This record gives sequence, structure tokens and C-alpha cells, in this order.
Amino acid sequence: MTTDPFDLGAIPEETTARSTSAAAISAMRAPYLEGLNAEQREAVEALDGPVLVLAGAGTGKTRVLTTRLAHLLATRRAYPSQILAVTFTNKAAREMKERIGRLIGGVVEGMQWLGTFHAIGAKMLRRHAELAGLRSDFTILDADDQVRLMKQIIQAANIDEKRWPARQLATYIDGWKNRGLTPGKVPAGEAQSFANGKGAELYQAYQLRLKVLNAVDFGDLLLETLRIFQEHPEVLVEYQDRFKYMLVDEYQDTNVAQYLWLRLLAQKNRNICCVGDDDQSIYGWRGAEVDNILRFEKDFPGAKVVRLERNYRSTPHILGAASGLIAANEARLGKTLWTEENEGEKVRISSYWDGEEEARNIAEEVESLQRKGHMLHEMAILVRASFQMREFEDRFINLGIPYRVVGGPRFYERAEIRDANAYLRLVAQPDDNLAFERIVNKPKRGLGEVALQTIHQLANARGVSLMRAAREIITTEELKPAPRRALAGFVEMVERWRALVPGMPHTELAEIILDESGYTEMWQNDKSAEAPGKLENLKELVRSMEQFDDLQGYLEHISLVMEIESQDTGDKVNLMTLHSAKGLEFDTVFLPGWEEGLFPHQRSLDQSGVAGLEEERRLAYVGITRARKLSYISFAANRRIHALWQSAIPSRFIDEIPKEHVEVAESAMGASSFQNYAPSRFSQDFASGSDYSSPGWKRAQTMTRTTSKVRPPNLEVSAELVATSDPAAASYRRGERVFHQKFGYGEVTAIDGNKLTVDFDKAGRKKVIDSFLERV
DNA sequence: ACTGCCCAGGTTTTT
DNA sequence: CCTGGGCAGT
Repeated sequence: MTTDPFDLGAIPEETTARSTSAAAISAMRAPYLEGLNAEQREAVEALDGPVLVLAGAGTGKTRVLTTRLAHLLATRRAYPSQILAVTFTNKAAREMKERIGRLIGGVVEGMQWLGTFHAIGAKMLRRHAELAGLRSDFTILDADDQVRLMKQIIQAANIDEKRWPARQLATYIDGWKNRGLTPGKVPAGEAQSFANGKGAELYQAYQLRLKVLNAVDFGDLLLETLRIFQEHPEVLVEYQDRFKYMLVDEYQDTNVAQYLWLRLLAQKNRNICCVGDDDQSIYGWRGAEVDNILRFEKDFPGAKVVRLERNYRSTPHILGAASGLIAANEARLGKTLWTEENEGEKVRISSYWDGEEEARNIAEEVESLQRKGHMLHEMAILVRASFQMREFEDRFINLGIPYRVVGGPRFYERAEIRDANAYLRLVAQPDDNLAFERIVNKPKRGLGEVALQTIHQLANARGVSLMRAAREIITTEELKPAPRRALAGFVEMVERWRALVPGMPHTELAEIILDESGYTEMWQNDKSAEAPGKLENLKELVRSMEQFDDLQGYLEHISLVMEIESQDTGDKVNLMTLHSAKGLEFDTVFLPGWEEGLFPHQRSLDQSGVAGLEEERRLAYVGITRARKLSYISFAANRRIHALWQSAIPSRFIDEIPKEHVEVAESAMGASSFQNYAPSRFSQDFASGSDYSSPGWKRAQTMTRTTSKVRPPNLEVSAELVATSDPAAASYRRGERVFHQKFGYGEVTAIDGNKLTVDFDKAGRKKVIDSFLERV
């Protein structure tokens, strides 16, 4: 091989042509190809050009994906470092890594570009941070930081936060970012919808704040990278050349920003393989565009489409029920799942008087199955909304059935973990203002509103971080003695810990920090019921840090990974939402709460109409297809939602399941009158083949055409913001008369850089900072 | 600066 | 019903 593999300028065709025969040869004796069915094999071997693999539920998607990667590597089409493989979740990325490792050994190590969209975006953004007006050590904010920041922005703009909650602004901004919209690109109508037209303005202000804080949120990891690609063609070309092959998992879940990102990267080599299932797109409300997968062939003319329809998971009845249901959707590419399994049991449908009866019966069925030898961990209860879980938990606790809640509150999102992380962040990165704010007074140190306000004031005036401002302020008398001492103690502590970083294992340091800061003690003294659990979580946190080399590595990890490995492996019934069940499978699946209003959820219908209904239906499809052998659907005539009782009729989805795959268990259910739904306007649009007129497509088009003309990121603006006060301009002379907010009028008697000694008429001699003074 | 009270709002949540 | 957040009182 004469071509330098790392010469990114190498002509792709050359490499391709040369390795074709090698590919054919190794394919013949490649052990990893054995056992694939014809379609799977086709999907694995179609290496060149755009490929869309439509992988139905349980058709061996992950296997195809990993085998394809192995095949690329084994046939030497590309070096590990030349393959871009993106997933949505860390779990999927991890799993892919493991499985490739098992197939072809250590090469995985070289796959630096296998990861989640966000992890890869972060990696790229760190390499080119300056092009986005950031330093490469920028911090990644999580949802909580994001909202806190927006709250500040809203307050600063003098907008009533009661009427316009930060949470809602966050939803808007996330939505815009998902669609690849920078502040200037927000459609006027939508910008109008928040705070009487201040939406885009606040978005802009938020972005400026982020730049000043040297921070990004999740959306920026993609959006900023995308913008760099669009505004700096040389950077884009570098990556286009580097990535000889691209692989995308769960393509149906990509949003517009991700779609544009992928399309730009794939433009040159066109070796992109997207794997997904339009019928399992359930994250539309998070910005996923089913359209992306539906129009793949239009985007990549000449694309090869492979359908994986042979299902290895479920029985024919379960597949029949699921297929019949999903057939009611108009906006789909269409697949017919089949299996060679034995017929098996029909889907059992039961009706109950109320939610409690439903829970009781399901719990009894769980016990009965267990007596017949079924394992608890092979059973799952999948609910639409998490409030439904309570009834089941109550029941299980009552009967002593071990259960596990999957999903739920994330480890890193818990307050105590976020507090602990804020301490660690502040030690690693003293300029992290959000971390500083979070913990200066936690545990209570007597640093309240006033103290914080003063620190803020100086920080803003100087354009420095809160930590720096605090360090300066304690050498003066700006604060009253008590808070001043408290702040001095705090600053000193953080600096002491910081000095320990190089010489001490980071887990040990973490323990010291939690201990010396008084944080652990705070919870020990807390008498509430949650306190012991919180302390336990803190211990778990320190334990989980062991798997990282150092503090830096740990912090980078947690900013991108919101989960923690749970080693909860006992034989327990699984309880989770339908959303978190995607990608999982169980022998037995219980699907309670199939009532109009709950499932399909009323809000989904209200908000998104037919598109919402179709997404709910896909959710139902995901639910049914989780089951290998047994599937139970049920609904209750009465349900207590919040305080009041509501009666409900069976979900229309129940009627949509073909009768031949169903067995009605309890009585009173044939009465459902939900039979026919007129085809919607939306569906007709789609059926008429006007794919290009879909909103997503139009949006995408305007995006690509116009963003290149966008003015560069707000570098100048943020620079201005940082330098609002020019210290030189404020230099005072001895004897000068000055005014201080707190101390009143006085005369300068001594000058030490920024620090002045002033004889105040009323307050006496004080040491203060120049930025708190005004000339008289 | 902390504690208690009142009021609103409650679908899903990969990073 | 139940939780979380904002505000008023000591």
C-alpha cells in the first residue's frame, strides 16, 4: 500500500477501486458474515454510495450495523479513524463498540469517531472552538444550568417571569436549535410567540451570555459545528475527506440540525449508510423529523434501500397485531414484518373498572406467570405517562414483588449530585460562574442576595468571573465583616483544593471537597426522609469517579453522559414508560392504560393533530413489538387523574388491531364505537407525492441556502460585553471626591491599583474597589 | 437569611 | 392529590 492512510487528501475513488477485489476475497471467508440472512447481508455488503436500511423491530439491526463496520474494516476500505459512526445514546455507542470489539478485536480503539451526535459534535467543536467564539475548554451546560441562565436573561430583560417562564423559553430555544435556526433565522411568527415578540431577542441574549461564560448547551454542540461547516469550507472539506464512510443509527430520530450536519459531511464521498425505522419514530416532540427518513431517496439520488423485514423476536400474532395497527399510519415507507416462529398466543385485551383494578390484575398475572417459571426480569410494564407507575409500584410493594423502575430521574440530574459536581467544576475551572453561583451558599455560609449581588456587580464591571471578583472583593471592605469572612473562607477553600488537584487521586480529592465544604455534613444534619438516600448517592458518585483517569476526564464525561451504569441485575419486573422501552425486548409485555385521552394522549392530539396521533400510534407499535411471546393490552373505564375521576373510552388503537390476533379476556369491551377515521388533510398531502412541499423540507432548503450568508458569530458583540468598563478610564487621583453606593461621599486617600482607600464622610475610612465608585 | 404558606400545574425526555 | 417554586414574615 503506497497511499498514506492518514493523508486526508487521498482521492477516494483510487482507494475504493483498489480494495474492491480485496473486499470480495475477504468477504468469502469472512466468518462474521455467516448466519446473516439475504437482506442483512445485502445491507452489510453494500458499502459504497448512499444506503438506507429500513430495519423493522427485531430484525437484527444492531447486528447489521456492527457487521457492516467490521466488514469495512476487515476489507480495509477505511482505517478506523476514517469512519464516522453516530448514535443517539451513549448506550448504543457503547454497545456498538463492544460488539465490534468482539467481532474483530482491538481495532475499536482507533475508532475515534464512533459516538453520539453530541459527543462527536463536542469533539469537533473543541478542535475549532475559536471559530465559534469559544475557548477549547468550554463547559457544556445541562438542562438545569440552561434554564437558570435563561431565568437571568429574562430578569435582565425586565420581563415578568411568571407570565413567561424560563422553562418555556428553553423549550423554544431548544426547538429552534433542533431545527438549525440561529437567532437571526427564527421565523418572525414564532419569535412573536414568546414574551410579545421578544423570543428571538432573548435567544440572541442567551447566546451572548453563553459566549461570555465560555459555555455551550447541548443544541450548540451540533448547531455551532454546523455553522462552522457552513462558514468555513476548509474545515468542512477536512472532515469530508477524513470520513470515507459514514454510518448513522436510529436515523428516524434525527432532527433538522443533525440532518444538515450529516448531509454536509456526506456530500463528497456519499458513502453514507443510515439505519432506522420510520415506524419507531417517537421523538417528534424533541425535534426528530420523520421526514428525514421518509425522503432519504430524494436527498441521496440513487440510494440503495434495503428492507429488513424478517423478525427474529416475536410471534406471528404479536407481529400481526403490531403490523395491523401501524398500517393505519399514512406517513410511512411501509414494511411487512414476518417470522418463522410458531404462532404463539394472541394478544390479550382486558378491560377494567379502574386503574387500581388494572394494576391488581396485572400484578396477579405477574405472580401467576412467575409460578409457571417465567422470570420477572423477562416481564415489563410499559406505560404512557409516568404517573401511571405509582399504582403498579404500590401493588408490587404490597405483594412483595421485586420491581425496577427504568428511566426515571437521572443520576446526574439529582440536586445533590449537581451540587457535588458544581464543587468539582469550580475546582477544575474557577471561572465557571454557574457552578460558583450554585454552591457559594450551599451549605449556608451566610452569603445571601446582597453578597452575591455585590460580587456580580464587580464581575460585570470588570468582565471577570465571579470567582475572580470574589477573590478581589475580600481584600476590601465592600462587604460587611461577616459575609466577607465567609466569602474569604470559601475562596480560600476552593483555592486549597485546586492546589491539591495535581498530586492527589481525584476520588480522594472529591471526598475531601465534599467533607471540608460542609456539604456532606449538611445532609447528615438534615432530618428529612431523603437525606440518607442523598448521602448514599454522593458515595455512589465518588465510587463512579474511579473509572476515570482524572478530574478533567470525569467532568468531560458527565457533561455528555447523563446516566450512570446501573448494576441492578436482580430478577425484577421492569416498569417504565413506552419511550424508554424503545430498543428493549421482553418475553412478556403489559400495556396498560389504552384509553382515549391517555393513549393517544390528548395533549399530543391537541398540539400536533394527525401527526401527533401518528406518533402516538408508533409509540403503541413500539410497545407491542417489545414482546417476544406474550402481550397484554388493557384499559380502565375510570381513572383518577390528579384529583378527579375521569371516565374514558377504550383507545382507538385497540380497534385498529386486527381481530384475528386478539383475544378479549374480560367482558364489556366490544362496545367500542371507534371504527373509522377519515383520512386527514395531512395524509392526503403526503399521498399525492408532494414530498418536497413538506414543511421540514422547505425549512431545510432555506437553511442551506441562506446560512452561508449569515454574518459571523457574535464575536465583536461579546467582546464588547466583556469590556464594558475600562479600568484605565476610571483611574482616580488622591484627594478626589467620590461617591459610593453604600458608604456615600468621601475623599480618596490612597491608591493601590484598583483598590482605593477612601475617607468617607459618614462611614469613615474604608478600602474599596474603584468600580464601585463614581466621580463627583 | 431562613422558614412556612400558598398557589399553579401535572406527557413523553436519547444528550 | 402532591410537588415545587415564589413570596411573605421573623
